[in-house]
Amino acid sequence: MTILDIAKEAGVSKSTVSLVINGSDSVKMETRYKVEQAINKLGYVPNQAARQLITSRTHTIGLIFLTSNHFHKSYAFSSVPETLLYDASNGINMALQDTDYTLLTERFSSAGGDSVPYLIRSRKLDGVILIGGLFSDELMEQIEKQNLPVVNLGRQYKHFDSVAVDLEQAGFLGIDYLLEKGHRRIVFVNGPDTSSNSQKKLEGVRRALAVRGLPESVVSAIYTEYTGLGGYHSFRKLWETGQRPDAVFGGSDGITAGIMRYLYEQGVAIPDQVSILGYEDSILSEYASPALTCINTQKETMGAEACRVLMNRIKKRRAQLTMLKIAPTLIERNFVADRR
Amino acid sequence: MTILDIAKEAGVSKSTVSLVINGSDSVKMETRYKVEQAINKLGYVPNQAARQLITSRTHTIGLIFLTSNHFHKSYAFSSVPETLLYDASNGINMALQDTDYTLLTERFSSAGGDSVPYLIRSRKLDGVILIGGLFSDELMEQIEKQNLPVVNLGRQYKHFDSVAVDLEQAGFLGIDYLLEKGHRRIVFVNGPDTSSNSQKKLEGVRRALAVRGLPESVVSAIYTEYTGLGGYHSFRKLWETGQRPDAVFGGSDGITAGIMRYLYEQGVAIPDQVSILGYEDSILSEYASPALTCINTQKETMGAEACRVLMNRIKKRRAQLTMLKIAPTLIERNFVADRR
DNA sequence: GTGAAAGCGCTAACAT
DNA sequence: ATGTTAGCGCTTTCAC
Repeated sequence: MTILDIAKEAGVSKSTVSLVINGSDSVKMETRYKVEQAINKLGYVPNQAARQLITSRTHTIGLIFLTSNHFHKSYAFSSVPETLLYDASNGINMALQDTDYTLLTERFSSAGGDSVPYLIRSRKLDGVILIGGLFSDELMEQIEKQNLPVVNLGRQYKHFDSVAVDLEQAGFLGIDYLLEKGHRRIVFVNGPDTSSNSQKKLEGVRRALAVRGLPESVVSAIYTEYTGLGGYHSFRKLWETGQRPDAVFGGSDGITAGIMRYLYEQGVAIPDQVSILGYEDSILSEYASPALTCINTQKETMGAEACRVLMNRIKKRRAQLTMLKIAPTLIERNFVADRR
Repeated sequence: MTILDIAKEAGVSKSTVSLVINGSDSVKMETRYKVEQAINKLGYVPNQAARQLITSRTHTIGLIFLTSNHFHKSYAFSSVPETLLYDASNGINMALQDTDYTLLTERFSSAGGDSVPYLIRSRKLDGVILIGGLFSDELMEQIEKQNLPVVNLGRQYKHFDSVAVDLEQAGFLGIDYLLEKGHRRIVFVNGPDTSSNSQKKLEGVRRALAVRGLPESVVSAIYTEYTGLGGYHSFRKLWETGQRPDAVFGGSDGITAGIMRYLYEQGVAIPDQVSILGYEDSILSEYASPALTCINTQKETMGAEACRVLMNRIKKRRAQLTMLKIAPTLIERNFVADRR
C-alpha cells in the first residue's frame, strides 16, 4: 500500500497524491476529492520513513527526563516523586493532539555513562523538551553542541528557550494567603538552598511580608530536598527545637507529605493547630483528605506551552529566544484555618 | 555525512561499510578496522530513516494509553487517576534501558474520532503495548487487523499476548490479611460490576472466606468506578444505611482515597474504628499519612514484562501466545488495626 | 571478501 | 493543474 496505489485508484499521478497529502492548494477541488476518497477507501497512511528520508524531518519530538533517581521506585517516600514529569507529559500530549507530531520519551541519568541522551544523538527528533532535576551547565553545553531545537521546562539556560512558573510570584502568593488568613508564625519548608529556584521563591516571600509591613521574622525558611523524607526530617528538626508555627508552607507536594506525616505522628491537628499550604497541586494534594489548599504551579500548562514554543523553534530556528513565565494560581481547598 | 563518506575515507565501497555497521562476520578484520576508524574519525551516525525505509523496522515501540478521561486534568478526584500508566511506563523504560529500542507514547480516546490509534496506523512502530481502561472487542479487532505485534497490559484479549496481575490472588490476599487480623465485618469496594476483573477479584475473596470456613456474609461487596468520587459516594451510601464495617478493602487507590475522605469527614478514626486496606500501591498509598497497607499490583514489573514479551513477539511473530500472570504481594504499613 | 546495482516510498524541481 | 523524474541514504542480493 503505497502512494502509487492511491494514484492508480484515484486515476492521477503520485505527485498529485503527494500534493494532496501535504495540503498544497494548487490542486483542483475535484482532484483533491478523488484522492481523498481513495485514501479513505484504502486506508492509506504515508510511510514516515520515506518521508523522513527526503525531508529530513522526523515529525517527532522528544521529552527527556533528566533524573538522578535512577530507576528506584519512582515515588518512594525517600525519592523525588515524579509528579512534574507526569503532569507536564499530559500537557505535552494535549498540545500534540492537534499536530502530526508524536512524542518519544527517554529517561536520562548520568549514571548510565552517556554524556548526551541517546535520543538527542540518534537524530530521531526534530526537537526536544528537557525536564527534571539533573541540570548542569556541562550537560547543557553538550546538548547545545548537537544543534537541535531545545526547550527547557522548569529551568532556564541562557541559550535555550524555556518555560517555567513564576517562582517569585508563587512564593508571594503562598505567603500572602497565609498572612491574609491571619497567620504570623509561618514556616516555609523550601527546596534545597543551593538552588536558584529556592532563592526566587524566597524573594516572593519577602515581598509578601514587605507589602504588609511585617518583619521578616514572621516567616522562617528552612531548606530540604524535594522528597517526603526531606520534608519529614527537616520539619521534625524544627519542631524539636520547640518552635510551634501556626502555618507551614511546603516547597513541593513531596515535602508537604513529609511534613504532614510528622504532624500526624505527633497527633497535631490540621488545620486547628497548624495550617498547611501546599505547593505544586499534584495528585497528592487532590487526593489528600481533605484536599489540600495549594499553589498550582501549572505543570500541564507548562507542558503544553513548552510544546508550542518548541514547535515554533522548529519552524523558525533563528527566532529570538523565548523565556516564558507562567503565572501560578492559588487553589483554595482545605488544610488552612482562618486565624483572623 | 553519509555512508559514502565513510566508504571513501576507508577506501572501500559503501556495501562494505554497511556490512561492518550491521556486524556481518564476512568482513576481513583489517577492513573492518579501517571502516571503524573512519566512522569514529568522522563521528558518523547512520540515518535511521533510510535504514527504516529499507528494513521496515523502526526500532521503536509504542505505548498506547486507551483512555476515556479525554484530557481532563489527569488526576481530578472525579476521574480515574492515571497511576497505572505512570508506573507501567516506568517499568517499560526500565526494560528498554538495555535495548536499542525507543518508546513512543500516545493517548488514545475514542472521542478523538479515529477508530485506531494514530501510532498504529502510521507504522512508526515495530510493536505496541496497550494499556488503560478503554477496552472493547471492536477496538481490539480493529487493531488486530493492522497485523502489528501487540501486548495487552492489565487485560486479556484472545489474540494478543498479555501481562496482568493475578486478580483472583489479589482478592484472596487482601481479604485473607484482614481476616487474619481479626476483622469480621468487611466491606470490599470493588470496581465496576460489569468488569470481568471485578469478578475475578471477588473469586479470590470467596476463596479466602472458604479457606477459613467463614460465611460469605463476612464480606459485603459493593461496586463503583475507579475514581475518588466513586469510592466516596459508594461508601457513603453504605454508611448511611447504618452499616459499620470494621475494615474496608478499596478496589484501587483512587477508590480508597474516596473512602478515606468520607471517613475523614465523618470524623471516624482510622484504623481504630475502621481499618483500611488499599489496592494498587501507587504514589497515593506511599504518600498517605501514615502510609497505607495495601496489595501491590506490581505495575512496574508488569510494564517491564510487557516490554520483554513484546520484544519476543517482534522477533518471533508466530510464537505461541503468552498470557503472563504476575503475582501480587502485600505491603504491610499502617491503616489496618489488629483486632484479634 | 568486496563491489555494483537495484530499489525501499516518498518529495520537489521541473516539464507539460 | 498535473505528470515526469531524479534522488534522499541505506540494505541486500548477486557477481566477481
